[in-house]
Amino acid sequence: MPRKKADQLSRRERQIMDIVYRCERVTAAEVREQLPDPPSYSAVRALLRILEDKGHLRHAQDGNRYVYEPTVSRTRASRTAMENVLSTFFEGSAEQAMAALLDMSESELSGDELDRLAARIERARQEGR
Amino acid sequence: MPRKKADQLSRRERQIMDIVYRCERVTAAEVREQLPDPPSYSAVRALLRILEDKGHLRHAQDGNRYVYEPTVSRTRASRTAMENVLSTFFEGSAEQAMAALLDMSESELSGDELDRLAARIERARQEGR
DNA sequence: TAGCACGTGCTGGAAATTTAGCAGTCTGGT
DNA sequence: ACCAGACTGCTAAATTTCCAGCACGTGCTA
Repeated sequence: MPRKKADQLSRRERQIMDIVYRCERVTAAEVREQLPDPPSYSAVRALLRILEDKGHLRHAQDGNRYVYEPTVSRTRASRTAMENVLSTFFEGSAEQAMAALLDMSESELSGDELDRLAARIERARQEGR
Repeated sequence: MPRKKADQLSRRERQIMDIVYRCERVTAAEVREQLPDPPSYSAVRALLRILEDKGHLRHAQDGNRYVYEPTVSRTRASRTAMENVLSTFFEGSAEQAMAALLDMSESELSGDELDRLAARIERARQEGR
């Protein structure tokens, strides 16, 4: 049982994890810059230490400062996040979610992107036969 | 002042909002049932009252009890949630998100669903010409 | 009417969170 | 050598979140 139930992230902790996933590797200063309504520098560092204790982050020494990274891969975390959205808003249905994505970003998707998506769907059809 | 920046939901508040969106209309008892590690009944009601104060919920009297609903439509909220996931994990790209969705649920998507998605994409192509 | 079940509002305070400040280390410049 | 700046760890305390309990109202039924 590697992890039990320390998955309960507080608000600030979640904000920080989001930033870390967005940037992949960050210093305390960078985190602070991106935090809404940012607290003091040392407050940010305290939070980072807590997140490391809980096992969500690890740090590497870069010169004389720490650079933080998530311990769980971005891919895995994105999957979890996506599943949450699916279960909360789309009855767990990937199809509904994709339809919503198409709707909300129709104007932004280029022809190329649509082509690639169509190809992926076709491939999924083949494989799932 | 309709909205300020009371959008900072605490952990419990967020858990409750997720449940409300999943169910669309709920009583305090139903919320409690679905909360992980559920607190006392009156605690749940207290939280619901706070969420109503903050403007995220409203209630209607149904017989002698309250039934709570979100003030922001599910569609609108899902859009916001999806945008957050996009910006955190997919560089804001809907295409990347859809590709991930396809990957993670390939085995669950039926041929029919894939057909419908392909049709939607085709339609988007036409309209976006 | 009295007792019970189920609902609500409100409140004090425990528990968790978030924060700032202090102390120490290292580096580079004067 | 000494100071300034940037970094770290640690910790006490302010603030927020969270909760249980109490007071009260309503409807039902024995």
